[in-house]
Amino acid sequence: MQNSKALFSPIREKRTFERVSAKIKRLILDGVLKPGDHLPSEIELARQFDVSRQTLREALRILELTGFITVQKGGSGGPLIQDTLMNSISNLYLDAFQMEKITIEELTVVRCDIEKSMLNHVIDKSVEADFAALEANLIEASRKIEDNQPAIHENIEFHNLLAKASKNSVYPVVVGSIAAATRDLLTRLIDETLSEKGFSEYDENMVNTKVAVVSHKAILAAIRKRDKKTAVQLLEQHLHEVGNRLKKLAK
Amino acid sequence: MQNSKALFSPIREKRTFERVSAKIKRLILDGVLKPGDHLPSEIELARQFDVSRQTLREALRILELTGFITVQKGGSGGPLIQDTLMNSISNLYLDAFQMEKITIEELTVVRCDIEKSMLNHVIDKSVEADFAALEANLIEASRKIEDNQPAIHENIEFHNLLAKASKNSVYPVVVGSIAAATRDLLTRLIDETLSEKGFSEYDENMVNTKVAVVSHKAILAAIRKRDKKTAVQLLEQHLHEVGNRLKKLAK
DNA sequence: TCACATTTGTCCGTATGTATC
DNA sequence: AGATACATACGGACAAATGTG
Repeated sequence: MQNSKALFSPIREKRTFERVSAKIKRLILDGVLKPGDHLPSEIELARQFDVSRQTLREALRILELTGFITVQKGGSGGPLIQDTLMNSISNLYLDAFQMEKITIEELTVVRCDIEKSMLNHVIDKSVEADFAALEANLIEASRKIEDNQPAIHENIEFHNLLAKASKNSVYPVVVGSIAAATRDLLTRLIDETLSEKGFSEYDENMVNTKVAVVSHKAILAAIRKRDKKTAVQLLEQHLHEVGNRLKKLAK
Repeated sequence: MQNSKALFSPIREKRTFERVSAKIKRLILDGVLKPGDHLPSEIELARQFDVSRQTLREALRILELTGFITVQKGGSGGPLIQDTLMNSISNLYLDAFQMEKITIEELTVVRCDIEKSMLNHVIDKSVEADFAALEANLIEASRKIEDNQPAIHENIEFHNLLAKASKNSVYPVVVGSIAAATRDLLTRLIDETLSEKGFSEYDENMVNTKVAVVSHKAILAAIRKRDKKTAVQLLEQHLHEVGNRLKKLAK
């Protein structure tokens, strides 16, 4: 199926906007155009490629969604080369998860599996700077709790920081996507049930937030000691707690 | 960051084509529009959303690139809803690879980690029907090899079937996308080296295909025996071979 | 086989809102 | 505050491709 296309291929003449976007993309990949550079305006680009504005705009949409450029309007605005490609992958994962109608249980299981594997790399590869970042995250989370605010964002960020500490650029994408999908699914469920249960849930959320931070602290301590067995065990326990909490919220 | 946007938000009014594409996307995600369905024509859609055709086309470009739809010209053509986003994710991985945001090694490591975890679920949850599907895949692959054709598609499909056998719908998405990325990477690298070095490489590729099928057979046998240790070990070895082959082709 | 209707692909001109200087 | 530069959006038009009768 695919290989027949790969072997003979060019049967289908590509559309103009595809050729334009491919051309610009190649300039970026070859390093001729670098992140931070401004592209000429739409009008100027259309003129140089000798295509209409509409065609050029469709090419820009492709580059924008793929994560190669962003577009700013207004004076001295225009297409700006930027590298948000890894974010684009995460967004697509989010769509793909939503498309498969997956459950929170399934997400939790896979998340637990993957983060456990990742943690092994973290313990092998992490350096002092990673510890510092994780430490700062925990301090910020504690501060928020002192102020009686749920540190939801910080708690998610902790896992993203772990992913970065694995020194493997694929892990942040995969782990981040699953975390985002979990959060997305959860907020949707909460929106549905909030009108019924009201704010009685609020205190419970604060308790859960605190528990999570305590777990995170213990995990970081184990990582610092390069104690794989304990770290993995703590992480597994932590993620199962999170999973159970989510399940309770879901119904 | 995110929560500030969630709390106050609407500062930046989204562009029209973004709202249109989001609307259609939601209809697909909610199951109102299903894979295989035809969307109305551009003109009709533009009329219903009360936007210009240019705006609508930009929305369609987004949906097309994201993998939600394909577009066909001509009579009884139009936007057609698709059922998988795998190829889109795979394409982004390829871009990330070309941008040197990720390496072959990193992708291989993560794939290996994830598929190993997945395999544990497969051994716990797989039933006779899964074995039959895997068996059929191996037979088809062998047949192609008999015909002196590389069974690249079948070899990737083996991993997708494994993912399905885990009975967790998250795994097919994650594993499928990474497997598709390695497949595309592989075919591209083969195409490149083939044009340079000629047909001497062809035989080597056939050998590698055969080796992969042999590995798959061994893995399936271990799964049938519910022998986790052997199965995981074989899978790890197999995926490392694939990774090494990619690395060799890359340089 | 051939003509026809449908639909995408592409172009042009124009108007409007918005950010920058 | 005003002028400029830019993306955004609209409408109309024709060409090219493709399935159908």
